[in-house]
Parts: sequence; C-alpha cells; structure tokens
Amino acid sequence: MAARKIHEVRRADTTALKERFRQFLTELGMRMTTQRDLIIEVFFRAKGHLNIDELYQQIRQIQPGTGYATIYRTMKLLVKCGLAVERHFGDGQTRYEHVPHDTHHDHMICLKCGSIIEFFNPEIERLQDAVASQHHFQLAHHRLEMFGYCKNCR
Amino acid sequence: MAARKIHEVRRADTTALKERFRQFLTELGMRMTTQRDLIIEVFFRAKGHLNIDELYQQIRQIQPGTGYATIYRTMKLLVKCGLAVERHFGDGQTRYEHVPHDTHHDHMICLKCGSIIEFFNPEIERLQDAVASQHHFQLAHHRLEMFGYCKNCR
DNA sequence: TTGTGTGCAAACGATTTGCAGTACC
DNA sequence: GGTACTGCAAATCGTTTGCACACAA
Repeated sequence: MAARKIHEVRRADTTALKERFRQFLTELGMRMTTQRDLIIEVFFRAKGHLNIDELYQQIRQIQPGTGYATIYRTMKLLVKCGLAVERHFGDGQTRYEHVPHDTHHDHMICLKCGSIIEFFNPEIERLQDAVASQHHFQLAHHRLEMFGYCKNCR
Repeated sequence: MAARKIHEVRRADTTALKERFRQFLTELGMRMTTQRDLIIEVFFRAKGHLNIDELYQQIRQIQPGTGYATIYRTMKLLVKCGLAVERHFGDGQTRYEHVPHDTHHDHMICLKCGSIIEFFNPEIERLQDAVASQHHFQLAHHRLEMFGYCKNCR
C-alpha cells in the first residue's frame, strides 16, 4: 500500500518533469523524441550523481541503438531547462544530479522589510557535508541564514 | 607607508606559503625547484581564478622555457598541499584559486560537548553569493551553523 | 513535407604520460 | 651521485561536431 503510493507519486513526478521539458523544448522550436523521453526516464529514476557513461550503460539496456552524443546533448538541455545540475568532482568527468524539490531549505532575510526568501542549493548542501566529514564531524542539521536587502529594498 | 606595510605583508605571506609547500614536498620525498618556486610566486601574486593557460602565459614571460606539463603537475601538488583549490565553471577548463586565510569563518557546533570548530569554505561562500544574486538579493552578511557530533563525541 | 534529431565516426581540446636529459639534496 | 624533476611530444580521454539518414510535428 505504502509502496504503491510511493510508486504513484514517482510516476506522477516523472510525467510532470517530462511535460515541463516538452514545454521548454517547444518554446525553443525543438521536439520531444523517444530518446529524450527515455533519457529523462532513466535519469530521474536513478539515484545520486550520474556521469554520462552510467547513463549510457543503463539506456543501452533499454534502447541499444542510442548514441553517446544524444545523451550528451540531452543532458545539456536538461541543465538549460533547470531540471538537472552539473557537478564536478575531481575525476575529469561531468556528473549530473536531479534538481531536488525537497522540503528542506535555507533563508535569505531582508534587513529592511523583513521578508524571507526561501532557497535550496544542493551544491551548498553537498559542500556542508564535505566540510563536516573533513573535520570528522557527524552532521545532524544546519542553519544557513543570509542577511541583506531584497530586490525591492536594495 | 601603508602601501609599504601591505607590501611587506604580501612578501611575508608568499615566503610562508613557499615554506609550507617545501615542507609538504619534503614529507613526500619530493624537491623544491626553481619552476615550482616561480609558479607559486606567480599564482599567489595573481588575483582571482586562473586557468593553466593564464599561468603559463605569465610564467613564460619570466622563464620562457617552462612547459605546460610542469604547471599542471605543480598545480595538482598545490591542491594536494591545501594551498589552492580547483574550480570548475562550465567552460571545460580547470581554474585555480588561492585558499584564503581570512578572518571570516563559519561554525560547526557539537551537540554533546559544545565544542566549536571554526571553518572557512570558499566554495560555500561563492555559492552564497551566487544564490543571492539569482534572487536579486544584496548580501550583507551571513551565518552558517552546522550542528552535529565532533570527532570525540560521535 | 520540412526541418530538427539521431548515430556514427572523426575532430577537438584539456590534461596526462613516457622518456631522455637536467638539476636538487 | 643518485634520484626526482623538467620539457617535449605523443597519447589519452571526455566532450563536441559534421554529416547523411530518420522521424516528430
């Protein structure tokens, strides 16, 4: 029951993402294709940071004819569309990560009008983890508050 | 007078950095060389994020015989030594930035013993600036506190 | 039907590496 | 004096691109 629910939520998410991508493509006079559809499917079903080769391997199991170039080209589009982010560790390869839509977020606080802008930056999150582990620190939670002046008050 | 003082501080800094690097090399059974010395000199005198080619151009003006490979190899060593950090923007090139030793820092706080670890992560700082400007937010200051368990308490 | 997308292979460009000579310690 | 370092050029490897054919709109 619970598993089924999760599955449904997942499916819905992927569909919405595809719709958003299709819209993005249309605006640029581009087309949705079976390859792009499949790449989104595989990318968003997978966990963690995938490099092109990992995507390629998984995609070739479903559509053996797919080429590297298509995956490269599609991932660039997903980044441009805002559905994925590039990540560089130190191994010379580009890795891709979902843009998460989690509940956790940090805050920007306007010193003049007091308005609060919520944001979430996966790269900052990752770096916090990295810093913690460098110091052998077991991270429980964190708080990042950025103070300044919002668009209207600056 | 003030300028002179700054100059002295700068010189002292570079010397200290070289000493630190020499020590690092010695520990690994490696040697300081005129090339490495010069690369440090140029790198730490320069501002901002330099790519290999920019370093190469500057270094060739002083020591025309220097090769690309040496610069690549030395910058990797500086990173390993903790004096430089790699930075990837999106242009396919690696850029290098000094590890700053500023006064600003953030905190990790142990929930058990209350000990505080200060840290400074230039990448987090940069990302905060990026997030702020994405939201047209003029950043004044920030506070990053990470809570968890220190090495001894975890 | 009309482009736009794809797969392939070749091209590209940043980085690494093998090697013979050089220079630190 | 022995060994690590350098410069050069070739090799490597991730990524991009040109082109002829395929397919979405």
